[in-house]
Amino acid sequence: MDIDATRRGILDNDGHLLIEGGPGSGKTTIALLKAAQVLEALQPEQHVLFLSFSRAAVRQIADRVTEHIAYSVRDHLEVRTFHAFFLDFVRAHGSLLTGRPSAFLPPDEERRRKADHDGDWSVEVLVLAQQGVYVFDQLAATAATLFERSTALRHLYSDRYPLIIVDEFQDTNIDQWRAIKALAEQSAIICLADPDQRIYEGFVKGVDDARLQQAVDVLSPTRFSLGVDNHRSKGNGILAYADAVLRNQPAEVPDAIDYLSYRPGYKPEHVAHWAIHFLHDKLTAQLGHRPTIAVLGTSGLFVARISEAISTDRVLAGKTLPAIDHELVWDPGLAAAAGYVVASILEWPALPRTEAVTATLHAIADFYRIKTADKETQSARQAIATTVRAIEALTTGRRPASKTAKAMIQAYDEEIQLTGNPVTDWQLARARLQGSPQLAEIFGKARLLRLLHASDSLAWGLRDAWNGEGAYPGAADVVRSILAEELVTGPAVEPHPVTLMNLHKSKGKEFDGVVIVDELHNAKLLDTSWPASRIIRQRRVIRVAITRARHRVMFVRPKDAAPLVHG
DNA sequence: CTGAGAGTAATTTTT
DNA sequence: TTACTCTCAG
Repeated sequence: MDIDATRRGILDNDGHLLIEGGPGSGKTTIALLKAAQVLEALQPEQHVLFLSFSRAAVRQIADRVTEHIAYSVRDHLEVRTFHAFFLDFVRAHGSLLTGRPSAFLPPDEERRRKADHDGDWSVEVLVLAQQGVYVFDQLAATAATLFERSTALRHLYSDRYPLIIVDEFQDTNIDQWRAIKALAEQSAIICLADPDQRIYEGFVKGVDDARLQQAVDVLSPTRFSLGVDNHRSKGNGILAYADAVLRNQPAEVPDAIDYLSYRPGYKPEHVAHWAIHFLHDKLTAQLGHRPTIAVLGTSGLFVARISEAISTDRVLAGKTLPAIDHELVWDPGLAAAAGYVVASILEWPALPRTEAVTATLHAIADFYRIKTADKETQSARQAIATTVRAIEALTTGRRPASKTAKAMIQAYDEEIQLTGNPVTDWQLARARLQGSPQLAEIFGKARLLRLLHASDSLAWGLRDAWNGEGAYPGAADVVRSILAEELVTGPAVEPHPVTLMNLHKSKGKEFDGVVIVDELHNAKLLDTSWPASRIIRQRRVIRVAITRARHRVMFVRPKDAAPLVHG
């Protein structure tokens, strides 16, 4: 990279810095160069801290460290998520606030407790924190409070981290900002930001469109703008088009962007199946190697539907589309809960009827607890209550009234012949989930597990649990601990050539090609009847999605979808 | 209390 | 298209 006047300024300036720049403008690169420079002058016990939001982002930054940071000082650059940093910090120092050791309540456990809690959960969270038990959302707040109250901690950490780089600064929440502000007394802070990539403001608590201005007011940073430089999709017009979409300005559609509109009667997920093949072939020809492709839709539900559709061969308009091997980035909460239900069925042959069915019903109730904790609905509440009543009936020797419970009893009585092959046994057990709308729903969610990278480790775990006599005793616990482990360590390191996710999750990632799929009912890309504020926010999201692509973008939209650019 | 049927609304996050 | 709420019969 050329070191121009702006970048020279960044390297020559030692105070707080605010570096603004659009997608692919090289914010990370110049930040790493700055880190390299600072690292050379550090004391042996000092480190540079680079904070970002997601593990995926941390991985991408870490991948580029080798390019820019000398081997001898690499150990002194800590690239971490906010959450990991705050978790370690609260574990180490939380007792200063409560007088007792800190404990972390993992998200799945939090969801279950929240569903069973009468009253305001946000109040309960604070009560727990006073006892030294922290839920996920409390980590940053607690860390910020510790930094604000303890001069000693501030000095200790600023001594250790004389330079702190904050990625995606525009999306920091109030607590992350409080912590940064406290450390800024003695550490130099570098904020990397693109105001046009604010996509969480307004619906994520504590994220505020005033954040950049606050940083300017409080830190008085030297400001740099990397402007219109673009190293990701050089010369193909993708960024210019994305900016036109952002501002709703007229624009030529560049060659790098294909537009496919489908007529009523076609399902978007089927057209998407075709589009992925099309883009794959085009990119392969253009690049001369196997490309990476992201398939993006507005909602997780919609993307899951696409995932199902492309998992099987399909004949569309007389042509055969082969199934596409892919990865689905999916919030594992509900899918995992559905997996525990399946696992409980794997235990059946070793258990008497009441015990077996009761355990499965408990797993079903937990599924709806997790569901309602994510999004409070009457029907999920109803399902919990009905299931709990069925469990009571069973344990007191009465006949349960719920269709779900009756179906499970019948399935148990039909007996299940397990073979010892975890993969087929899993499918056998899963196939028992039918006979009521609830079971059908759980079956659908359990199907997603196959695509979560868990299948391999799940199979290994289940193989150990097999008792050689037709059952997997303890399967539920095995599955639970394996999926919990996956949740903490994250998805497989190796990125899949075809990855499906919602638009928001694509932020901070980069692919050769991007397919953006729109549909009419469930998850519209843009709707002119929305309030202006939502349209503006959505345009930012679409811009983020488009600019993930290095080489090609393909839109798949209904024929009468709202145009993305004016005129 | 449970579940079928009709009518209506529809998104998005970090570990 | 799908998921949710509401209403009402059994």
